[in-house]
Amino acid sequence: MTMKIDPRSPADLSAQIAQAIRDAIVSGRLIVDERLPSESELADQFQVSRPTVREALKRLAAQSLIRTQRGASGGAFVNRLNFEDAYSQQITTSTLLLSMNAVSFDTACEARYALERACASLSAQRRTADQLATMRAEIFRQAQPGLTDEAFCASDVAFHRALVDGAGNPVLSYQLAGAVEAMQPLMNMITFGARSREEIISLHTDIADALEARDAATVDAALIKLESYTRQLAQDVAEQRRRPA
Amino acid sequence: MTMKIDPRSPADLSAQIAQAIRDAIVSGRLIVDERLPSESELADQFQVSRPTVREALKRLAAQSLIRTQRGASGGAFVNRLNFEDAYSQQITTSTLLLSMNAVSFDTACEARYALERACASLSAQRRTADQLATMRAEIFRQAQPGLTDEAFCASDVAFHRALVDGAGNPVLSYQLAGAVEAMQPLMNMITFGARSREEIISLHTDIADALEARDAATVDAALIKLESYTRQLAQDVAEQRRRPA
DNA sequence: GACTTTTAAATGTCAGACAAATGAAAATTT
DNA sequence: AAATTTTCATTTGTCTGACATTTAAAAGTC
Repeated sequence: MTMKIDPRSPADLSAQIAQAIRDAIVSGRLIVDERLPSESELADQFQVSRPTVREALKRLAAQSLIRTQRGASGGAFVNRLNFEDAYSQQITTSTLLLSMNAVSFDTACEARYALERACASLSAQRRTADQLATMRAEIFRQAQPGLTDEAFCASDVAFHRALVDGAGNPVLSYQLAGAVEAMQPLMNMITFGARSREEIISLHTDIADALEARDAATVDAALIKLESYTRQLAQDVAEQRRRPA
Repeated sequence: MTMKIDPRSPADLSAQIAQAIRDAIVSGRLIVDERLPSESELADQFQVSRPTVREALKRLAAQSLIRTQRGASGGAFVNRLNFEDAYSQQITTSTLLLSMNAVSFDTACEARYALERACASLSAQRRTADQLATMRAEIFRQAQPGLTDEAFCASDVAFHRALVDGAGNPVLSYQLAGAVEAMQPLMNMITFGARSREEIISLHTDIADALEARDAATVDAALIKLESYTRQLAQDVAEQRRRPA
């Protein structure tokens, strides 16, 4: 592993070193579980001090590209990026992206349901009995009186998560996790009254029934209804805020 | 901003500090463009040394959560996460996720086209003349003889990117960027002969024509054909490798 | 041979220093 | 007085050297 950095570049040395190692990982020159040279060795190779190397390694650790282990046979190892780590990173990124860029509820909602509908027909073909049971259980929870809005939303996420997982495609699940979970803060702005909860639960039941019957078209129709109902609810909230009682 | 960390925790101090600040940003206690205390002040607050604080800040910088500036009125500032930064992060993550976890071509391909089809009907409604022109231009490029496989793939990505952007929903574009671009290394394994290029270009033309006519159903049908054709090509490559000529 | 102790190697953390950039204040010149 | 230059304090970037902690392997002991 012989990589060069430019000490005259305006960029931080640690950023350059991190990029050099990142490139090596992405391109496959460094493979999973391979051990990087020790911090001292890297410092020698890049002609920088150990703290600078450490800052570079922390950058990579923040992206789950490497993991470190202390001790005699320790060091920094190329990390196998698993779906779980990728999920949580994507959720953080998506959440911030939505909250910091004033993405409208409609835009986020449209994206979410467009993606979810993409999974629905696959889910109708492949959903397991377990996944269907999860959805039924979440519907049951949603019907409990005294549920807080947050808990209702969380259950909603779990329901839709099971729907997406039903497609049996981990790449789809990964992509969708970000979209669905990142919307939760936006969804939490909505107050779900008893009447609207009833309506949502009814549509969820339609979806579960259609999935049980492996009827993709009906799932799709229910999702469309759910989307427009959700957007309607958000609009009502926005209007109430504009002219309060 | 008073945050606490646990010096007895097994986790690195810099990781704990990074998480504390990350939480403050995600929860909104630190807002965009707000300046963090200086490294020395943070070191005092968290009762750690400056190098440790710096490692924490580099972790956050790697996620584009903060930016730093040198000089008298410099410091670390909460960064407004923009779509571009989020794109590139997601592409890195998705690419590694696919390459490191032996995701099959079929799985990735299915995910990609499912998501893309989700955009297609919106794109048929909303695509601009510019986006249509981009697609036509990429089709023209794809028809050039002497184009390398890599260049053909890159043009393919640009074509599909324009299709996705046609939906006019930045959240969708962001989500799809990862899925489409991450597949490029996998797609590059395929050798595109003259005959298969012709077929793909023909389907691309069908898609562009249908988008021009704002005919969502025909776009969807062409995408389905394109997916099955792409998977067929990959299967042929795999078979040729199994029993070479 | 099984167990304990020692040791070496690696990361984690700290302290203090200097370099470089940068904006603001002060001094100087016009 | 206005404009320019100089000085200066602040902050991040980098370096050196040291010590603490963890860990696995080697050495020693029963």
